[in-house]
Amino acid sequence: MQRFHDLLSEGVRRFLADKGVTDVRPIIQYTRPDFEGDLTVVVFPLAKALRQRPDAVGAVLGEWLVQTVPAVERYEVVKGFVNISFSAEAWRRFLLEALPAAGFFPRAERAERIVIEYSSPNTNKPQHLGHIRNNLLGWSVAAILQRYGHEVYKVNLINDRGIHIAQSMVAWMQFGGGATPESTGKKGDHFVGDYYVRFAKAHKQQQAEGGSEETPIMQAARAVLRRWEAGDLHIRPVWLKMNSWVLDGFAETYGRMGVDFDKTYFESETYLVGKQHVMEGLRQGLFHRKEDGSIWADLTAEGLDQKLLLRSDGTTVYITQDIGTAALRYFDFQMDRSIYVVGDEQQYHFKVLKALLQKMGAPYADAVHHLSYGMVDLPTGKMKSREGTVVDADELMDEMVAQARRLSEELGKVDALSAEERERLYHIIGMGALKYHILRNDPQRRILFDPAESIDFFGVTGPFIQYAHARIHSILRKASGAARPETAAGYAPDGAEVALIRQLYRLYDVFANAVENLSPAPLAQYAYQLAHQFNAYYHDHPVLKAESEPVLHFRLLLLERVAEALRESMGLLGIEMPERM
RNA sequence: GGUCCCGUAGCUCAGCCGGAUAGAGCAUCGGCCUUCUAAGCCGACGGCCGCAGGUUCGAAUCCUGCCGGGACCGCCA
Repeated sequence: MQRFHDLLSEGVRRFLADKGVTDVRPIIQYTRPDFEGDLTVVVFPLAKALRQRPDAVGAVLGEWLVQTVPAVERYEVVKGFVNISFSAEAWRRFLLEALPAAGFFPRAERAERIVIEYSSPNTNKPQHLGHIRNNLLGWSVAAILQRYGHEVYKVNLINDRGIHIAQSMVAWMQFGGGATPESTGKKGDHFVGDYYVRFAKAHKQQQAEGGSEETPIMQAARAVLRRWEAGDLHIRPVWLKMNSWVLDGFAETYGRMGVDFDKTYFESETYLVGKQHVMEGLRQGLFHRKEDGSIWADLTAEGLDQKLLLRSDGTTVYITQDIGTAALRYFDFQMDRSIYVVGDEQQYHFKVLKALLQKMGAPYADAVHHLSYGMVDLPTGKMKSREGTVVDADELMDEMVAQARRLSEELGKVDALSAEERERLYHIIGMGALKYHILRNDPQRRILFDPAESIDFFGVTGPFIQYAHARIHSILRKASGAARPETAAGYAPDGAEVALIRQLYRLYDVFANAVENLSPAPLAQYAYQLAHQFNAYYHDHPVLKAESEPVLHFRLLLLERVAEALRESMGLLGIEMPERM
């Protein structure tokens, strides 16, 4: 079934062609709610081309559309706008025939291979709220692109080497006394993170005592790093062991969060590849070496600065590793597009990375796309792990689930469920609240998170939408059997019902917007609007006690589709939809 | 010095690839549970869309300048 937009657009084109105008693109938009109509044709551009008054053109155009487009029932001209109403029958048919199969989502004309990197944690500390935003955003954008028909690969790049890793190692070796996550009952990433904080404290204290930046413990950390790079047989096992503790912890966190990866890269395996590429670039004369032995790229011609690629001692820097990772990734996936979900503080870094890859003539250079998002701020400012001013990811998830439990028990609606089912439900609701809160806003905006004000469960929230879904399922459960569309054949939907179908129809555009902007936010906004509209409908349209069989079955079908649209849009945010709550 | 992001109701945000009288939630005030789940519904209050120019039939939306907030330009990652 053709989309209403296309029907109108073609009608307007034919109207114009009839008058010898072919170079004007019809502007079709949704009619504002306070006017009667479904879609609106903006006639100003047409009036200009035809050199007539807008309202005059509008009237003729409206008449033309009613005559030539069967689904168009009425029109109304308001100033320079022609508001078109499609027949209730056309909308009913759309509900029956087009939804859900082709109606909800557009598909990519050409499937791309897309690699999306997100999360990219360091193995020296547990994840915090900032990681939550990254993880949820990355996972969701991947889901959206995949739904669009692209071939999407989710990858994680674990930062498992470097001075900060050496720091937790030193602290553990000096202060740990052989303790392990098992012996202390601590989750591995938190266990290691404690030593990272321990290091920072000891360093600070030694600084105060010694009166200098340089401290014994910092020297020890650098020594560990050097020994690690040399493959020292005493250091490597410690490194392996501590990393595995952290990775076990991460696996648990990812599992709860519901995010996953198709492949995991480790920086320890990619940094040398980057170094090789830099050396190769040096041979080709793309880069230059300074007297001290350090290697640089001159990007001033590209409007950027001089960029260090290898330190004077031959060790790699951040950008070197990313060069290596990009190469490996292309080897693995031959992607058309490579999306990096990384905070906006690194915009410059990715500009440089892209420019470098282009300079090196890498076939994957142009594919680099930095999906930059805003940081999560606390009322006290930016989160810093070292200073302990973070909202811990695991604790926050615990808190959200606990709050869902508290509220549910208070309301007492799910007492009939088994203890196991209830816990599962609390998880779904708590995570729903968290995910929605994080994903509902434009990714590039900063989010202010106030731990004192907990994330809400009322209003524009995940649970609000989940609740609407549960209400629908409550009705569907009580109805004996599924909706029988054929029984509904004779029914003409009323205004509220047409409005609801129109909202379902709109998901197509909302989704297209999400794809184009690599943003889950439009879907989140949409799901709320649909849920809200359903709630209002629910308020004054009885379903199970509908006045006749056709009405009953029409409404059942409508609600099935609403529930499905809610599930689809929220599913792309990684939010599960309970059937009761 | 340069680059990027943000500025819309008391607060948190939609709308921004130009269209009609700028929308939600929270907060405040008021109404609705003997009828399919009140995590709900309905209403009231609340706006120089940061400021000034420009483009246009039409600007919150595009352009320029300014003001305010933030980020980045490291032999940290």
